[in-house]
Amino acid sequence: MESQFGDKIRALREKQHLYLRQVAPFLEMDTAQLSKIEKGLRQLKREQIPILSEVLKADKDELLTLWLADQIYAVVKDEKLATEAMQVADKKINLNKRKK
Amino acid sequence: MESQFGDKIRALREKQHLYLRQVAPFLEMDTAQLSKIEKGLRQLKREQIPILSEVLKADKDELLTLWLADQIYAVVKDEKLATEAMQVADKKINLNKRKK
DNA sequence: TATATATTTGCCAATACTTGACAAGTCAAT
DNA sequence: ATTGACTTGTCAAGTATTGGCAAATATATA
Repeated sequence: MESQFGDKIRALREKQHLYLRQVAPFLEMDTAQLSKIEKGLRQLKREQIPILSEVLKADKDELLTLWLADQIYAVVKDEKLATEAMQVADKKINLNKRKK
Repeated sequence: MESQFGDKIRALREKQHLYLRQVAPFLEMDTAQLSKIEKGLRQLKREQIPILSEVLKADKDELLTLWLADQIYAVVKDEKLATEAMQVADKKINLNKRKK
């Protein structure tokens, strides 16, 4: 499992019977780039997620969650303290929410 | 709370009655850089954490956890799906652990 | 086998991001 | 007003990431 986001968007694209060549233009990139994104070798830009969700008729929030999870994973993979660090980060997130 | 890591190492440094000028050389940087790190404007390099832990007589794992938490926070702050994304990332971490 | 289409891979220039280094600045104590 | 600690701003240099293209591979089909 290289990239949860990549795996997901590939599955969605195939379910829609779309070729890379049909999806890539919406994201203003070539098939090579999109291929790499699906394989987790490159990152889609955050702001492109809504566009892709539409093309693939997917839930924006679900894709965004997977995309974020990939970013987090890149930071903490191989770290034995990964879980603890996420707990600390989450605590801060929730503190800030309350402040609003 | 700009940076949990920065706040912590500043507190530790002050507890030890050390000046920036006394700590910075161990990290091979000037006081300006260390000042920015303490204020969360720059990142300490991951591999420098053990060095700093020693100088400040701090627990390496605790500092590393805070450092990682800051990195994660940078990714997910302002994201309403932050918590969900961390859960997804954590699940993958634990899967990989089992595979070992 | 040859052709066509889809995807993947490798490369590298272009772009974007981060850091290192220094100078000038503020602040507090004397 | 001087000193020492810390902060801030700037910008060149260093890193990392991306975009774009060409070639390679894979799969299907005549």
